[in-house]
Amino acid sequence: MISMKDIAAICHVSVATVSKALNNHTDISEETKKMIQQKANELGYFPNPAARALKTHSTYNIGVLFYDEANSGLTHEYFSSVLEAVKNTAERRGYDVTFISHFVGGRRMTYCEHSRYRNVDGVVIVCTDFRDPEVAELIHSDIPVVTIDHTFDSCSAIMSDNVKGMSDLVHHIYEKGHRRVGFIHGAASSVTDYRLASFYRTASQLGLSIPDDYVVECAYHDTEMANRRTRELMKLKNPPTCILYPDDITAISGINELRQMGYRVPEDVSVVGFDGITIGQSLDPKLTTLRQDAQTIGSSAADQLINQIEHPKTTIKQIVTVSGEVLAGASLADLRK
Amino acid sequence: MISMKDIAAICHVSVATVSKALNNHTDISEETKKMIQQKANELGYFPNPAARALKTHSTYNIGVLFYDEANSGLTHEYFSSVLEAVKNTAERRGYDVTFISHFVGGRRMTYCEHSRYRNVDGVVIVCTDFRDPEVAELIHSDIPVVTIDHTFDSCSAIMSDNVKGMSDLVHHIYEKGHRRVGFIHGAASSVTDYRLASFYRTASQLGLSIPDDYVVECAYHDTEMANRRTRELMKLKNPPTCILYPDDITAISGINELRQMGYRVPEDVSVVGFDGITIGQSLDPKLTTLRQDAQTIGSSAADQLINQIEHPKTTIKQIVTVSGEVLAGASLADLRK
DNA sequence: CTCTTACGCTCAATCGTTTTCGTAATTTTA
DNA sequence: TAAAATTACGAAAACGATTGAGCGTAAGAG
Repeated sequence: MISMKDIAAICHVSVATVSKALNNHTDISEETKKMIQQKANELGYFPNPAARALKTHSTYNIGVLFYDEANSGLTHEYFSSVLEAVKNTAERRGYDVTFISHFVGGRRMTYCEHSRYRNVDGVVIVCTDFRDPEVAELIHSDIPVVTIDHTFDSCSAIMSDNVKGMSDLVHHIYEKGHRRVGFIHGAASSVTDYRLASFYRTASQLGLSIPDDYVVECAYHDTEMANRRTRELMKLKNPPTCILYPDDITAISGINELRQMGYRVPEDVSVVGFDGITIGQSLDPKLTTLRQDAQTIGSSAADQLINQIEHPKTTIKQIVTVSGEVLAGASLADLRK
Repeated sequence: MISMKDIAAICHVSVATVSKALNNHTDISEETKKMIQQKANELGYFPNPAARALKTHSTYNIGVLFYDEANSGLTHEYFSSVLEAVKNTAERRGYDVTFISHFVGGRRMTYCEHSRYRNVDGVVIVCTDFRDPEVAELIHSDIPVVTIDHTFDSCSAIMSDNVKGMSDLVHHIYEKGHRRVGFIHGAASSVTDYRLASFYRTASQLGLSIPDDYVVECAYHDTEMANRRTRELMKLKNPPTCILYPDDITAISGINELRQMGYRVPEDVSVVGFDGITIGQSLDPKLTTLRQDAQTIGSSAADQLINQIEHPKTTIKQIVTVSGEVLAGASLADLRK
């Protein structure tokens, strides 16, 4: 590896001058700068990140908090797509991506300690339990943080527009002629809150009445629980003609559960998911769902974080919402015919 | 952050003594060691990774090569499960995980350069184009490398046992009474080679004759191409009674394509996948497939790599194969009835 | 009683950068 | 023309850890 010392020797200047030239300080003449920068390029010089971190506490490294008790966060297509986009955008802007965890060197650390330990320049919180006090500690620290799908008042957030998404879905369902719509919603979280509120508000705007027992809870991606909830809904004296699921995985599972109960989908019951995973569009019937724009969400998060890192003064913290898109599939019957 | 200097001051010894005590050197008395180690623990001391890397070129950081032209590697459940397992095991053993990429600081780097730049202690190659000369450069370097699902003669590899897996599948299919078995196999790669060879060998052992036009190629996860291949196979004068797909995604897509062509699955045609993704087991009919043990594969890879890092002399490079398991689902008809 | 050996610790250099301060050389100002 | 200000660069001290050399002290050998 070639170091500043090498460049200094070749250019007959001191190491200090090389450093200043490469960092574009004002007290180096233009021609010296040019000459040093060119030589550095020729030699394929890269600053040693360890040495730089030691002095400046900045590494071109961003942390990703991606933690799921079930240890399956990464296998959820939505989250992994977000991560993929974060990674690609960060790389494009010259940052590496490191996972933030609880353990290092065999000892437990808080997320915040880990972030400081590795000197990451910032953290994207992609998937975690947002009630975890360690998450609070992290977002209240001086480390730049961007959260995805959850808002804290102290940091930027990129949100999938769950309110508009749910509203669009309910409008779509309504337009297809459905008046009895059940909603198996996800477990308590801010995303769930947004969707639930939007569901009720949109229903009310459309004049849909939603019986209390039409709305039940189910953990995200928990197909067994979703299947139980499906049975419960269909056992009501006046069951819904359409069931909204917390995500596509449970929706697909729901379709099969309904079929095993003897219902035809969508002739007898319609099914609507949320997320827009790819496999849902290769199924028969194609799943009606809301495709969340994971690509945009992930890359906006990375961009926002890096902007905050590079321009801490001028970058304003903000909440960005990213719209999804209704994917109309045959799993939703058109009752108007 | 508390440093060795702090500990040295508190313990009334020199920084050098602290360093040696914590690194368990022999020229420090047991009681001094105990005292320093205890104090360090109390104070929650962690060595500064930047300073350590600067001196020793070792970071407790392992790189993950995860690159896919289609930029969708992370969203493949098999690969993301492997990554998840690598990450969890690495964390448990005190290592952090950083993605290795092509770019850093706006300039292009080879994988090898990037690995040296970040001083990663080793690299797990999870998903990449193994013909890429940059990958060759990396595995021939002095950086410890473990590959997954591809063998180079110069480094350790963890392989899903594609040979046994395919053999088990074909036996299973044969036992169900199928004699005309088509195989839509994945694009050229060592994994594909293993599966193809095993497919032919097992068929031959069982006395199955495989017409040339029963075996066609299709890119992994490419549902459109898989659908075309499905149509082609079924247009043969004597179409197969069972089609093996390169993976579960294309298999599920194949089921729906077959249905749209008017076939019933499995009554008219049986479908068999490969991978064992979760959604395949919530479908109707349940997908018959080979579940690859991504969890074991990922954690073995991390363990093997870390062993090589920590005990370069005594750890032998090896090829580990991890067995999968046939998941018998209703997508495969029992023709013996 | 001197010489060696072992022990236990400190000194000081080092890794590659960054940054403050100092200082010559040059230019501007009075 | 002397004083002041500006320009362009270098010396050196950090940042936090590692490590070989060195050095007293005490014990055992001759």
